[in-house]
Amino acid sequence: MAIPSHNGRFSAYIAAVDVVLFTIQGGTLKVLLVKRHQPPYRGAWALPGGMVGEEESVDKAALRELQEKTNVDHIYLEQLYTFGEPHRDPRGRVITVAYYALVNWQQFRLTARHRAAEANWFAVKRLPALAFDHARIVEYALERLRSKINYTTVGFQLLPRQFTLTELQRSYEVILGQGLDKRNFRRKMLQLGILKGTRDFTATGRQRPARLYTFAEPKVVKLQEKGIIVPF
Amino acid sequence: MAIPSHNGRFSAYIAAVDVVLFTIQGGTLKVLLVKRHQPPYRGAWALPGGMVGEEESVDKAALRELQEKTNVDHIYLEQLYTFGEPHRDPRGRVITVAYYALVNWQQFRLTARHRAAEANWFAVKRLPALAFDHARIVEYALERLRSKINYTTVGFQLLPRQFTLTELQRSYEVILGQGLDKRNFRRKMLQLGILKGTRDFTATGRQRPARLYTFAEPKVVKLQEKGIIVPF
DNA sequence: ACAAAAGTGTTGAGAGTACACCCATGC
DNA sequence: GCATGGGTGTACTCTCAACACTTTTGT
Repeated sequence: MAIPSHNGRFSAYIAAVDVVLFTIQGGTLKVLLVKRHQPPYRGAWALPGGMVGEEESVDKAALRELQEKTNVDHIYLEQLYTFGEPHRDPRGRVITVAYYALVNWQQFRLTARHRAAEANWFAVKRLPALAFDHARIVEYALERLRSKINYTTVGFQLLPRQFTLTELQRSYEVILGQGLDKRNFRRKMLQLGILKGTRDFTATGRQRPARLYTFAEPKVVKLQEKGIIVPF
Repeated sequence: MAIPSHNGRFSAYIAAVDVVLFTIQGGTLKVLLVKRHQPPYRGAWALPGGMVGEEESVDKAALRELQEKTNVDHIYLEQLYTFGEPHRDPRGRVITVAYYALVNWQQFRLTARHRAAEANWFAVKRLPALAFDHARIVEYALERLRSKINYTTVGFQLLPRQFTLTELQRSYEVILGQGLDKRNFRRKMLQLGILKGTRDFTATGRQRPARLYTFAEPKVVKLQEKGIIVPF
């Protein structure tokens, strides 16, 4: 970057961000997509995203995009990969930095502005045709999520502040796409020392009430994960 | 990226790549730096890099940068992170995609063009002051390398085609910054099934000759690692 | 009493870790 | 014969995986 390009010709790029926003709803892993109203790919579904502003960092731009679309308190946001094929956008020379993020479905509400823009959740297993190279980006995000859930605590971001161990297990199962042994799962989670049992229980349904847990030690998490957890 | 920016103002960026090129020489982990001849940071050391050309992908640009500076057959190259703080380059609005790469010292020769440009290897423990945010980029690359060496085979890229187990162990020790137990290391490496013992031995020095190994199953590697291994 | 989910322990296999001595070669 | 690095095995601990029954609640 120090030196002008190899052949003296370098070009201006538009820098953009795209966000793969995951949630779990009804036992299914979903991503948020918005409908495009302008060409190219008019009418197609695309990842939420936008241009990076003049005076903002790329990370900030990704956060702003999320803020515009959600009203969630904390969001786990992590840079995923940068896509810069020369013709990935037919308008030319758009380089996009992809992020992925996780939100808890109950806390999540689309902002009014965004409901108008036709945003919708889609099951990752049944995505519509996507604009640009967005299908590839989603695939990449999913891969990263599946790998990171094994050695970090990203999975917790999908749950409300208080949750049962079974709910936690369901998130893991949905993301990994396979069932897990209840006893092994609980033992492992508990001995990680990052869960704090509360005295509360689920409102009695027609079964035995389940103990509610919270996620302890946010400090550890901040350190462990390279992502950006920001209160806005 | 689908939609013009939030406030209708978006700006053109220069897209650049920077490469953190590692090698091991004399038992020390080193990175390649080039001296800057133009402002800003004139006279300072910086990571090799350059602008992304009009008709090339970002990945290609990183490869090209490496090609210009080295004459190595295969290079392990992996995208690291994208840095886009608004004022990271005083000239303004330069977004850089950082990569890291590993080369084997013996195969490596600086190209003539690059010797002229004053490129030099520096021990990662004793870096000079670096231009821009390059110190941070190196730090980040080092962190990634240390973490990836534990579950991938990146370490092999630092060695010649044939190598002894002790040489392999030394690479790991240098990268991790700690000694490893010889017996455990050898057992683990051999039972991974990715090493193939040859019938050759090191030229007899003044000790017992050591068996030479090669790295088998390039297919496995391709799959395991998300990086780009390209013959040029 | 029954349906439905919560909760709980043990065993065996494999991986990681700690640890010390003999071997082949050149001089 | 000695200096130098090459090469080898065992015992302990810990983690992971497999596996089934009892408890609490509402109806």
